[in-house]
Amino acid sequence: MKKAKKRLGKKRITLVEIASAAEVSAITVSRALRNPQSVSQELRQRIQQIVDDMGYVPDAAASALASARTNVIGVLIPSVTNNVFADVMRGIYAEAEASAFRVQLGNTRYSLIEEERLLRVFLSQRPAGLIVAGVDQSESARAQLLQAECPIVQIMEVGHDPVDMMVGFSHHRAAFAATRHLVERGYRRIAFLGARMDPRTQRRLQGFVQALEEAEMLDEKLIVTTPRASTVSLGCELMSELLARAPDADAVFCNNDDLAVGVLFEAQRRRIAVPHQFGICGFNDLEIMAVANPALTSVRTHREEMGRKAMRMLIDRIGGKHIEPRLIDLGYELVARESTARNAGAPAPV
Amino acid sequence: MKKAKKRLGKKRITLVEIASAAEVSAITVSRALRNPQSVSQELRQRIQQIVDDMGYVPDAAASALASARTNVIGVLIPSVTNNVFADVMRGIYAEAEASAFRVQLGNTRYSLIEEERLLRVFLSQRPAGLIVAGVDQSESARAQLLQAECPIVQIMEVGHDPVDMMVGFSHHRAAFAATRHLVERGYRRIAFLGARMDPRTQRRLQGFVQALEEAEMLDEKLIVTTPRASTVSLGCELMSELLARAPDADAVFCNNDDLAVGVLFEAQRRRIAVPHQFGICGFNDLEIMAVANPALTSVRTHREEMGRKAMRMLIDRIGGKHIEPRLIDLGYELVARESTARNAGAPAPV
DNA sequence: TTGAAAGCGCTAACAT
DNA sequence: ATGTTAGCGCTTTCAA
Repeated sequence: MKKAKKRLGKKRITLVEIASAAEVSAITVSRALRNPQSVSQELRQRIQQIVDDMGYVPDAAASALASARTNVIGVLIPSVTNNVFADVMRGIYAEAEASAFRVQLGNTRYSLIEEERLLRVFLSQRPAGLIVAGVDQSESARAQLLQAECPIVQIMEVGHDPVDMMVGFSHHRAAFAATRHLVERGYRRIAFLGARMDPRTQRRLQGFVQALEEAEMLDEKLIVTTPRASTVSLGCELMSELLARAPDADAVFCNNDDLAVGVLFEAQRRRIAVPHQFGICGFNDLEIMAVANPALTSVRTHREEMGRKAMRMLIDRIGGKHIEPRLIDLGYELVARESTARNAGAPAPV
Repeated sequence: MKKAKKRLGKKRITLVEIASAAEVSAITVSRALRNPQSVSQELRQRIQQIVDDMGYVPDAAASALASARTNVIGVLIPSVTNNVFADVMRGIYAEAEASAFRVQLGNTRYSLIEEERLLRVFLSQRPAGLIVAGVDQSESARAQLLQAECPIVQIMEVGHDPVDMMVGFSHHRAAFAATRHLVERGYRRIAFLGARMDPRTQRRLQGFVQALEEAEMLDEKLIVTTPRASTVSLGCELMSELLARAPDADAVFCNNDDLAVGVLFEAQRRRIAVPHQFGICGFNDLEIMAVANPALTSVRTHREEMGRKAMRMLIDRIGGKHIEPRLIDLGYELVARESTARNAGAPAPV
């Protein structure tokens, strides 16, 4: 009969057991695994063999505790279902996979409270780095970020005072450009459709408003927003609401592409001719925009690149590099397609 | 002048410092934070106050090491950009957020090697539980899962020998039902469009094949597949390829909804009347299907529910409950819409 | 309800 | 190239 253990819990193989099987000290096994060159060829192979045979799995907690560091990069984004963030995540993962870092994803669900909570959880893990979406953290969250002892990249936007580093673009300017495009194509009763109304959407609305004010075309009646999450079907609904409120609307800038696709479908159902009677411009340029009928105009944003770059900056910085500049503006690109080709190029008739 | 520390590294506040500030022992502070009822009211408040004032953040690694457990649920899925998994993740997060568990996401990118690697990383963290997509792990990955000392849920499919627990549905049967539907609606030259061709897609193809064999309508020429990831624009391409190969095709069962939307767009461009000349059925029933013109038929799958249920089973099991049954079939639902309404109900003419 | 002592499994620092 | 020693910060166990 076995003696009762002082501490219970299923035993798993430890470094010490590997070490005694290999007849070396624990630290040598540790080195052989973490930094194979630091150990002689013969030993390295012998140890690896024993590790495989015994099915040794290192204990990440013990390692983190002893070394006071981890290979975890925390990522805080407001949505896991939104295509925009899915693309950013793809960039982040792409860059992470080539490195020794692991990504830990936190979903704030557009809640500042949840963001604070997750930040606390993440920081308790001594992450190697942090990527957070946006610049609108709560005061307390911002304080936590400023105190954090790891590098941090804010993504999605550009703004004045980065907590540390930043990669994004100006939503205001991008929306301004899209709205100007509609004006230049001869549309006169240009509407805005916005869902969710998170800070980035708000800034796009401001860009829209500024462009139409300058063109002396702004009509508040043409701004339709909802706090609901954007979907294609919501685009249909908002389009219906817009037409009920303002039947003379002749174009729309949608806060994102899902809405734009919904608007197109609704226009088709109502036999409204796009782009001749009605122009549509989306935001983000998801791949569906290029193949819809008619193809939909949008503002292309560099989402995957944003994720990649953020991760790259983090890894470089963790590696000790000096990062300059700390604020990167990835810009945007207006992609004009059939859905706004009413009056291409020519100035609008009065 | 301070004496040099034996171990360097930025100091952060520890439990002991809180304890001495509160003039109690470390274990009391630990208890006050983890299990407030176990400490007197007065002490609890005093300790909480000090914790807040000093900005104490517990060290997750130390806690994990000492207690040999974590609150991490590892989730392994093959894609972070695929809408299907995004919905599953939403379910997982929804259930996790109501609990004390955190989700750690791993992206296998449809690679068995990557899955093995991630499994190793995850297991080194002593996760409280694991959710893995599919039943087609490599032999070595399956061995790792069987040895793991935490509960595990396989999702997305149902199959004979669960590693532990399982929540999913039969892709074979779902595809069979969709194909039968097209047969019943009077289509005779029914094609299959498949992208990615992962194991679940393969099983859908088998369901398709079986249905058409039984109807004596199978023609291999009508099966168009590609290893590329599915997108709307790929749907357009595959549709073009299908029509080049088999101009007499009169319906298509698409491996997923993105392809189906692409097929619709391509049909519109070619002035092919849907559903009269050509029927379209997708898979998953993303929300866009219901609002497209015409509305697209699809097979609804319960993705968010799958995520929720998997997480729920895990949490219950970690909490010591006995879970029965260990295999849950969530089924599917054929949602017939305009895109297959050629000959509703009536048996096919010969 | 509170405390003292003893590790958890690993790695940093300092040898050799 | 390899070993010795001493913790990392917390929680378990046992005791009061």
